[in-house]
Amino acid sequence: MTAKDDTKVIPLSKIKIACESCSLHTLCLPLGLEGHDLDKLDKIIRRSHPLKKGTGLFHQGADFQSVYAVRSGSLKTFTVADDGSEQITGFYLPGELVGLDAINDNKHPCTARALETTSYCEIPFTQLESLSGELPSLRRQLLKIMSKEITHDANLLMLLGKKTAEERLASLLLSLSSRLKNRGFSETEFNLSMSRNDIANYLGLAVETISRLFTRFQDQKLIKVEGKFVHILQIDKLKNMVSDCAHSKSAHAK
Amino acid sequence: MTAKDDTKVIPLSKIKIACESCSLHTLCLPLGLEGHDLDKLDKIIRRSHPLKKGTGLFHQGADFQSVYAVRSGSLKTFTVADDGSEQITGFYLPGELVGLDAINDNKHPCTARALETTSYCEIPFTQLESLSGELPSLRRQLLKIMSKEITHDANLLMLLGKKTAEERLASLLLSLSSRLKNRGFSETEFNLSMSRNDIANYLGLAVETISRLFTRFQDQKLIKVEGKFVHILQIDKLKNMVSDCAHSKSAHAK
DNA sequence: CGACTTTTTGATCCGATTCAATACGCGTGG
DNA sequence: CCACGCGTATTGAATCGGATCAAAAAGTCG
Repeated sequence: MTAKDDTKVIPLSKIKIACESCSLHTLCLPLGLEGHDLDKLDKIIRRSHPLKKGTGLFHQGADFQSVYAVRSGSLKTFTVADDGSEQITGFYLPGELVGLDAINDNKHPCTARALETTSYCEIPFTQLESLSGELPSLRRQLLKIMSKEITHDANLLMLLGKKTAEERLASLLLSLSSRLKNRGFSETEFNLSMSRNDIANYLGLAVETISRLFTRFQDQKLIKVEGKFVHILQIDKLKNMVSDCAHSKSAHAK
Repeated sequence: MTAKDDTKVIPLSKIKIACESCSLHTLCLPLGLEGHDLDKLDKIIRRSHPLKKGTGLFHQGADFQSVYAVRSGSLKTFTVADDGSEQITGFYLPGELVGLDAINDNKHPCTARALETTSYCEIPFTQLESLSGELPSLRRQLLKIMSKEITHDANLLMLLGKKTAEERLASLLLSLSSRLKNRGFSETEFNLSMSRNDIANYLGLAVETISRLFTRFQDQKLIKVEGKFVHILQIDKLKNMVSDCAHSKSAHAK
């Protein structure tokens, strides 16, 4: 399974094996599909060479052609405002689908860039769309993924709207932790593929604040940090930190 | 067209007229559908009595049955955390679809409540889903709406993550303004159906801050406020306020 | 009209940013 | 192999925006 073998489009016979035997099988689009249906999806999926760190997958404003499933590595998506300021809108881990926000007006509203060497599957959207006409379970899965993205964003809204710096970082760590766990990685030990700057940008905080928080969390023995490597020592305390948002400021909406 | 006439489900003949002649025709789901296809959608749509202010449309945790299109009036959606604190996740105006975020796990992740007397159409999701199998343009429209919601949320993230109180309120006013304009209302004069508290909650600010901002904006002759009524005097200046987020703090990614 | 809620205004306080300076990591070239 | 330089990360001190606390004013409704 060397990535080198993939030139542009993988031969049909190999693709079948790909999706079926892919470890992300139950996380990615194929969920709920089986046998012949899965074959059909396989047929439209393309694999390309892995992206090197810092390489773009698609660019803001580019025409929307495909959605992409991360196979390994990670991506960040961000938008650039007129004044050049950037806002990171998401980090994507293996098994996650990127580019769905482009469906709306057929242009990518953000840029996707590899945070490390990253391999992915490309799924031409037109074909995915018509295939979803045939396959109810694919259709449902697609809607589910989009719905999940909406829910995720809504949570993030809560996060950025109401939470302290401490709660924000704890939330990010926990989010990464649980997503990695789902993907079969350790939930307590992992590498942050993104820089402190990226984290700060994403959470709407200053880099210095992130730095201070990491040392504070470490002093409190909640985590152990060595550069990009994080070891979560007391995951339950982190969780409390997030849920105990004793912000009585809640607008008790009648 | 008195709402009183609708008992539970409108007779078939009347529904047809409803969607076809609805002024929201091009904003709501039917967009892109015509003739026979539109009839098919009509057949599954239900209309009910208008909601009175403060009444719930669906509740957080409730089983997901339908999505809802606002016909007149407005709604807010919010989630309640364990500790009882609330976060408003959105305001919905006529022609907008509510409840899509429930697709993911078949439960509504938030509560929807009327901000004023509000009438709506109910669209049973199972039927919508299977109908979208038949109608490619409906399928596309559905994905588009969801995609738009994702983009919208991403913008909001930017808003809450990076922007000052001033920019946040300006953004909200402009968002309402442009959405109302799309719906044929004035873009410069409208009523805020939500309370200051709701606005504060939504924008992640304190009520007092909202109040001060309204007076400040008024002093600057940007707007004129009389209770819930807002008159935008210099919409271009408001727009500058939002785009000139000269936040050089941007993590220049890469 | 009177009780209650919503909104406004004022004074103080605190968390996070900003500015500034130092330390660390890493790739390049001597 | 180590010295150099540049980007990234950490740490400290000063400042500021918005929250919080407190109280008055304006709506709202039975």
